[in-house]
Amino acid sequence: MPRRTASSTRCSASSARCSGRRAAQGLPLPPPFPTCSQVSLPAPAPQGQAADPPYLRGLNAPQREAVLTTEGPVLVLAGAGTGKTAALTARLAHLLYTRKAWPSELLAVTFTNKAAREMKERIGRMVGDAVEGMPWLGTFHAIGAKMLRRHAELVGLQSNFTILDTDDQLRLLKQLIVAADIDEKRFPARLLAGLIDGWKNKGLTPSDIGADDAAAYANGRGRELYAQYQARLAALNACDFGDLLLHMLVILKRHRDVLELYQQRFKYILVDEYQDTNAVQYLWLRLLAQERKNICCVGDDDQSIYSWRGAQVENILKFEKDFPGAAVIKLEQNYRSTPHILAAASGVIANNGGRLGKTLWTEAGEGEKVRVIGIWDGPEEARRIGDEIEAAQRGGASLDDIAILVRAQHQTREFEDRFIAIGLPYKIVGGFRFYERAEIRDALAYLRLVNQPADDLAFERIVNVPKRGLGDKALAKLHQLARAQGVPLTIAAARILDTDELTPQARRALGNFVGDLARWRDLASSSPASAGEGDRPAQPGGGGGLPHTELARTILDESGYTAMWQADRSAEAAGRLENLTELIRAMEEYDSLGAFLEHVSLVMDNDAQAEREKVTIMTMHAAKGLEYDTVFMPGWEEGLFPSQRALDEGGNASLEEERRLAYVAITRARARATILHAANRRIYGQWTSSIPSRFVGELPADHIEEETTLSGGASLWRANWSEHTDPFANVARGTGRGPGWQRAAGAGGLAPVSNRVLEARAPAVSLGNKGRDDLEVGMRVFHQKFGYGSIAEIEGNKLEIDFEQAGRKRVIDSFVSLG
DNA sequence: GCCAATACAATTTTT
DNA sequence: TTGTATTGGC
Repeated sequence: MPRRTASSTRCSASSARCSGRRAAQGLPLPPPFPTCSQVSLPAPAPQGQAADPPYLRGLNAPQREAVLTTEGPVLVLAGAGTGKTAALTARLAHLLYTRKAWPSELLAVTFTNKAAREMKERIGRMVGDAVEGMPWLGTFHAIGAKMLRRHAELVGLQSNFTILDTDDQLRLLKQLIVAADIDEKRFPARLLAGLIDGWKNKGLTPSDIGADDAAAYANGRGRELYAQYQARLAALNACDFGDLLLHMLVILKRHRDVLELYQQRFKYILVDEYQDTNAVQYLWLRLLAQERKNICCVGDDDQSIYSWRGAQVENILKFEKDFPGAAVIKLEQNYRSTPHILAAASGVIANNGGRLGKTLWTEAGEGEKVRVIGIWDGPEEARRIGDEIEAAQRGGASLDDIAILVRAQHQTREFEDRFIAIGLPYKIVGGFRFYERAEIRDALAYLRLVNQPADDLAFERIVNVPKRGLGDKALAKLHQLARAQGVPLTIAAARILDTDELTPQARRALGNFVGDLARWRDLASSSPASAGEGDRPAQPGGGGGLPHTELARTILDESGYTAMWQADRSAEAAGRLENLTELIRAMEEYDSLGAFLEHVSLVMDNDAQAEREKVTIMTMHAAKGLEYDTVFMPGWEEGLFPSQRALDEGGNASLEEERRLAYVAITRARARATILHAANRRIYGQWTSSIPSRFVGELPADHIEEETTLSGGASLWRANWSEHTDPFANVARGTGRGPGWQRAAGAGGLAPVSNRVLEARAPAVSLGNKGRDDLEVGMRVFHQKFGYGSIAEIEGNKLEIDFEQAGRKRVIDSFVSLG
């Protein structure tokens, strides 16, 4: 279920800007570079000191080295903004251009689809159509899936296996936990899922799990459940994300012939973001590279921020040991940021131990210092940033060049509220994505079930959506029969109809459902003659038959799913129907239902068209690899950043990872970076006072400019931090019920904060203000951003409005006019 | 079988 | 405070 339905502004990270842009600018567009398709590569590069091939132009010396050192293991340590992607793509172009390898002989792995796509595009620009022939450029998981589909039978799967997402995974585990009679309260499915994920990330199959590991769950029953889970997956002809890599690893280990096949095929291996690789990925690469040893890994130990999902920085630290004689190349010239910004980032990261150590430098002019702003509370922070952005906009800046980077997703809300109020366009990257919305997942479940009848999870999801009167009781019987006979639910459903297990009512409903499914499956695979214009060639993996978009429409209509939302009068219903239309539109780009479902499970993003300019709000994690002219970093307070959890649990390693996160965040900025910290923040409804992050204290004084709207001046913050005293010790602290600042604001002078401070606050818009008196519930109003809607609720000066287009939003009354 | 009230918990997230 | 998951009543 979507946590919120921020209809218009949520999108995937895909439209955001790429890294290494500056460096890329130095690379002229390739002049009429001979296009090479799979069959005709361009003429080999002329020998001798002839002019540089186009892909080398604009590269600096280390970048060239990274491109030209093709043989043997190479480690490229690429600091933030050092033109890593430019070098990487040039390297691929070079391998192709010099005919060292055919496109299909290059293995290039990235972590995200975004990175893969970007690399594809850039190589495409350099060498033309040859990219089409680069089938092995993609994410670890996409490549793993591709390989696994070829060898699925070696691990007991069919090649049309389903890839489950986290949600399916959890539901499956929950069933197993209940079946095993384990208290789900004490040992939640989430915990088990995390453990299993972790094991898979480490390359451990159930039989590899030692007693120690298993002890982490339900008194040592972890291994047992893991094994059961794998058995269930096999029965479902399904695997989860971890399996895409783990199964392949097992295959490569056990089947010499398969391993040799790929060792022979991949003449050169290229790995991006090597510091993010986990154990399976590492083992995988080592196996594949063992023979030829032409492996080039690119990464930055200072940007390792994913240890919590299994990444091992050690991989990059020990590269030279793993691959003796490896060439190590450092990219240190930064093309992105000003010296002040680099110095600030370097100053913070210098507090970490065990680094490989790089020194970023730049030829760029000095620029502005990094600003550090201390403010009163969260709302003021949002107000301040909003004001600054509006000022920048008036000064001619594009909103697309501005980003707000937060530590935790919940921080985005404050900005959303404020920006809605002032009508500042924004988008939030990450969070709930298109394919995670309930209606989309329901629709996909229908499609999955048609595509793959054994997909029990899909069956369960939609067997009673819309309501067919098939509740828990009927389902339980169905499960029982399926388990007893060892068949998928679809088959069990057909069989149970012949018995008198079900009530007549349930039987009728189930009969209809089973009949529908069978009919849809027929439609999917019926003769291609019926496929309309017939201009669509029969597609591999496609069912032929009705075009899959038509099929989808038919299914959604005939199942009553569309009707269900049409009948729904709630605010979101319209949006959900729109999303369904959008889903079908997205399907058009794929040749077959199978291809589309693969896209969904692996890629999970739909490219929302970039409309008008927007400020980007996202987490620091999501910002990795991106860059913006102006970056705001709110919430630099102890407990928030570094996060409380990091402080409490992971010890120094966690703290250092938080620090790397700070480094990543700061280095996103090209020209202006602003860090903010608030003295008071509302956490889970409780007002809590906070002290500035230790990272603020680690910023080198020469490169920052401090400002505070609180009395006592800038020095107060630093002084107080260094003395480990809390400037608001007198303000009700922590979990105390004292509503810290409200009391201070109300009584004035309770806290050691003078009234001047209160005066410094911008006129309060949000709190306790009497609303305007010309509005009533039910009235039709107009909002500049969301259009027309009717008032659903009034709370002081805040309104809940059901907008006709945008769904339900909370806005401030001064921004609506009577419609 | 469905719905509403209540308890409960709450980084980061890609695939 | 918010959102979700589960429980108990109709």
